[in-house]
Amino acid sequence: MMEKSNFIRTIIEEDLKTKKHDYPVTRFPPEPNGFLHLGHARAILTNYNLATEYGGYFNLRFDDTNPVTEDTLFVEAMQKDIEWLGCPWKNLYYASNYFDEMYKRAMLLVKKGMAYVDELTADEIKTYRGDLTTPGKESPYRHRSVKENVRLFEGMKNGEYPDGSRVLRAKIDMASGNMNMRDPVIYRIQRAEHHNTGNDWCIYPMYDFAHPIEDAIEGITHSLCSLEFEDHRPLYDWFVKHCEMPNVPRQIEFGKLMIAHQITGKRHIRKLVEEGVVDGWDDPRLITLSGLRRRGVPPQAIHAFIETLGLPKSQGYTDIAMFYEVVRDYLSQHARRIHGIIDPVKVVITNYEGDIETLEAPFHRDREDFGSRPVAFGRELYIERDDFLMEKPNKKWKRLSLGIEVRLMHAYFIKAHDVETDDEGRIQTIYCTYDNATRSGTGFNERKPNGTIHFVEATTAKPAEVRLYENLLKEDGSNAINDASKKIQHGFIEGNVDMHEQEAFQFTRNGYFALDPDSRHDALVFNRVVALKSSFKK
RNA sequence: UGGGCUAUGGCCAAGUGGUUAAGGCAUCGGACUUUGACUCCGACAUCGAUGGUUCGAAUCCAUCUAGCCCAGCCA
Repeated sequence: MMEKSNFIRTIIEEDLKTKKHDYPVTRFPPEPNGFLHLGHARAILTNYNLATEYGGYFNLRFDDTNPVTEDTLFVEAMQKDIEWLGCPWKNLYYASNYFDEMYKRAMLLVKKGMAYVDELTADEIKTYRGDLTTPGKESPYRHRSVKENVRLFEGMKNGEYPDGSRVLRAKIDMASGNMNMRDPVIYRIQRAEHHNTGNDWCIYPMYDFAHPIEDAIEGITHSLCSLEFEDHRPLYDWFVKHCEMPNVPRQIEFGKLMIAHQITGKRHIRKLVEEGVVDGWDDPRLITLSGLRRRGVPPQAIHAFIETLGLPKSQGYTDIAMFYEVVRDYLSQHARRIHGIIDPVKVVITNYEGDIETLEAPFHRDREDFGSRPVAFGRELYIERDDFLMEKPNKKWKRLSLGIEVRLMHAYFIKAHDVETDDEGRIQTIYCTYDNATRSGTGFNERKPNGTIHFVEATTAKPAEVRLYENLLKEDGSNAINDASKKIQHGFIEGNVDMHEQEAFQFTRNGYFALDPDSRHDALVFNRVVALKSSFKK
């Protein structure tokens, strides 16, 4: 694939050319407090691709500096998702493994008189900070002696003070126009069990302090993050410099990938999961990576999507339709085609005598290497209910009607002559005749059928539950939950196909479908990954 | 009335002073078709605004306008 240029690529190429670095080292630094979603794919793939394309490497680092929100459940899920995405990391790190080093670096700051222990309450700190247009005031504790600060910071670490009673702050500039520079808190006291370090620590570093140290320790060259951290960059650089880190990483910000009308917020998804509105973090209607995987989206389609979008420094909402189109495009080239009826109605071929016969059908019209499979044909079939109308309504109708002849794909022409309905007038059975001379592959061309439809032979077909999805949120502007977002139907697929787990198939004329983990041998369950495009207008 | 950032067609997005402003999505025509899919043709922008610099500007300068982010002991 031809890589698109982007401003970060330009920076890296420049850094390589000037020998600032021999190769790039990047990282993806999630906090393990939720599931990864499509938006994160941009960050993961960007970091991975940039590093590997230029001969460097990529790390996965869990940014686990806040024990109360983090959980090993998420640590495991994230690893699985990133592996699935196809971005193997060279090293797996935890910010929490650097707690000793971070403490030492913070102490260095204290000793240099560049950090102090503050005893203001959280509310007081907020008040002293000022607001967007008024400068902050210095804390009365700001000018303690280095000696006192050393003792107090040690005391914090040793658990001598209650939670929230003291913090360590960097001494920078209470009047700065950049709020982040108004003596940011860098350590807080928090007695909480950490998923990795247990109860070893009762003080935990804040992101602004921890992140640059982590990057520097790992020798990250280009530290990519999203736009909202732009005004944290001076602080990032301040810590790298004053903590005297030997490696100097460069923070570069890019625009987050946001998808319109999709739920990505951790709290929001958690709530939906808890309330049973969705079937879990991997519900196929969610654009979590787990949800997309379960739905049957191939990771390569996600790569292609991210690549098409590029890497902007602006911020906007991308239409989910663009994603589905890329998925379709990928699947169109890579998915095997089979017949699956998702809303069946029975057809009886009244002039068909004898046993089931077997025809041959290719898996993909343009890909001989995909091979072919045997397709059964016999007296009883299923076709799609909406492929039949009693009367052909107009000349555009390219399907079955009474007295009208259509081609059954890869089989014969059939012509409908009668129907049987139930008490409510709903069609139960369509009676047709077939013409043995029209068998597919014989080159028969004496008549043109009124279109081509697909079918499945009734006695050999396998029943299948199909789950059809629409957007989870209504797109009418209300953003309310769409109650019709999951629709379950019962249909049939042809009986002679071997399937691999998670392989997406095209059910001819219906869209792409993949086996759901709920499937069992005798009870197949498919998710519709995405429908086919249709220009059909009645 | 602080600081940071962004503005290119309905959406995403290339472009970093020099022919008719890439490409994708969407939309609208049309061709083809044993998937109303795919594929293929065709249509679809004076680059937020206004001034300036220049032989020449989406690209440089100025001013203005709009939008986003920042006042967690979250990340």
